[in-house]
Amino acid sequence: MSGVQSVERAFAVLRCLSGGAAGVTDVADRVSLPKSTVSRLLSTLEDLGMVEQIEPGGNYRVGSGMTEIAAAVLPGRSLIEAVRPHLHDLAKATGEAAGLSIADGFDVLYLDQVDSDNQVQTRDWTGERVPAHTVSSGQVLLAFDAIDSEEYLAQPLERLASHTLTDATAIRTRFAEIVAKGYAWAFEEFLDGLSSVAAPIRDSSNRVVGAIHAHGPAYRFPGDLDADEVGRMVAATAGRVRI
Amino acid sequence: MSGVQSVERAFAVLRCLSGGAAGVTDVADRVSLPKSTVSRLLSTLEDLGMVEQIEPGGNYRVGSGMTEIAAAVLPGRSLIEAVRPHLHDLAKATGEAAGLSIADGFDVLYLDQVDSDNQVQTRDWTGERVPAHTVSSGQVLLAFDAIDSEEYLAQPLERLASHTLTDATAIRTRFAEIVAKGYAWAFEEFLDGLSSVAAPIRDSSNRVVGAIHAHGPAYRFPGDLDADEVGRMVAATAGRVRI
DNA sequence: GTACTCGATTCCGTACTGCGGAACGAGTCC
DNA sequence: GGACTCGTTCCGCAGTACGGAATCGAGTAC
Repeated sequence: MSGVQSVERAFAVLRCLSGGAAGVTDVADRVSLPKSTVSRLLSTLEDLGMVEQIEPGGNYRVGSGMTEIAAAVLPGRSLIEAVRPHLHDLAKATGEAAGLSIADGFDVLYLDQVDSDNQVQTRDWTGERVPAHTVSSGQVLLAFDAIDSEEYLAQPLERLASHTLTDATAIRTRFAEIVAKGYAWAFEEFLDGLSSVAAPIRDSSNRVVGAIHAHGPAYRFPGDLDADEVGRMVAATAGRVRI
Repeated sequence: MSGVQSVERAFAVLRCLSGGAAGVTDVADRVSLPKSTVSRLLSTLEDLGMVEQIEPGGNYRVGSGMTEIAAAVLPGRSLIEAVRPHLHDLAKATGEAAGLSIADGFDVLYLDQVDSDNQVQTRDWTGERVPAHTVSSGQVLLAFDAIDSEEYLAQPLERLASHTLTDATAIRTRFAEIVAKGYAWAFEEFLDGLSSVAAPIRDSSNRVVGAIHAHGPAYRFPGDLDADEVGRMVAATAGRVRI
């Protein structure tokens, strides 16, 4: 590597701890460094608040200093705050649950969900990660480059439901359509019996930072509604989001 | 400093960027280091995904690598995930909105909210911070030591609504009662016309990590319901949470 | 169109920072 | 009581990180 070795090592240690608390010897084994090196790095990270020792002479874990810095980019809190009223609007307009998600590697991570007034509900996916190609939000994030689509399509794609698209060429064609229309529909591609429609959310630099979607049981969503009209509604709601 | 200089400098740069995107010269000025040093550190941080350059040759900002590591300690996601079904139960049982919050310094931070089926709704406080003494969740967090109550009561207390308690002695008496009963009611103490009841959520070490509450307009909540019975219901729901 | 300014990047000689093996202390186990 | 493990500390040394200087590119002013 051509970077600053100590900084690279410090982050190797931090990444190790992000998987769970561990001791010096344990971390040293996992990052293939001598214990004294790891101990010195941990001591520095502890002084900076980036790690904390759970008890003297024992295990270390990631500290609040990391969250303080990460808060600058955390899409979670402020994004959820900004978007939630729009999810309420969307749930009311469609009569189905509405949700917010962001890219998380090659997955879509569900950050928030507002339920509809409907008595028959789908489950709440907040906190879940799903492969991007299987849901409308993921397709939106791929089509609008919030997830690198070529890199994504280079891997084998998993079929999760009866209508999951797994052919890269067909998916690319679909992406062009999604970009043109400004929204994506997924009909029983993630789960049999579930449909969803999503549109991208942009920040003040016009960068796509997430997607909102509405989802419901396939038998009633979109049901009698015109799919394109619903899609435009979701895109319009997404367009009203200000971050 | 006795730590690893390069690591200390790298985090000085990161802290600088957590206040907003900046260029090499700007960061160098703020952290009092030569531009070549800052440039090299930024290059390493960029390789690690901890910062990203907004455009080539331009400003840097904190990258998603930080959030990946910080996710290990964020109380938000997994807690929200674990608690949300219980909020649904609580909203259904009380007919009012239910929410989840944690301590954030001397404030209560609302992490999640599930609305009721009621046509007349209160607003959604997700993402908001409020002074602990003014809401039932905060009183619970103070009474059960998730917030240091003596430290808290040493400061002047703000009156936000007509019934906000601001006398430290009266508040201490109330804490004893909250501990004994296992829940707290707040009647128009945060906002006139709003009542809420909260109970503590504990982790597997029996430590209080947050609170759940139900809240509604004072004219109908608790309304005809017995306040103590509702309180016990909230405490029971909180007791069913497993983290 | 040219000159100037400014910011980011690259280069390179050097010194001092970070390294890692060894030793030590504390705790645990048999 | 001895063996083992883990975290911490020490210290001689080598090579990594440093920072000043130079370079390059973009933007602006005249």
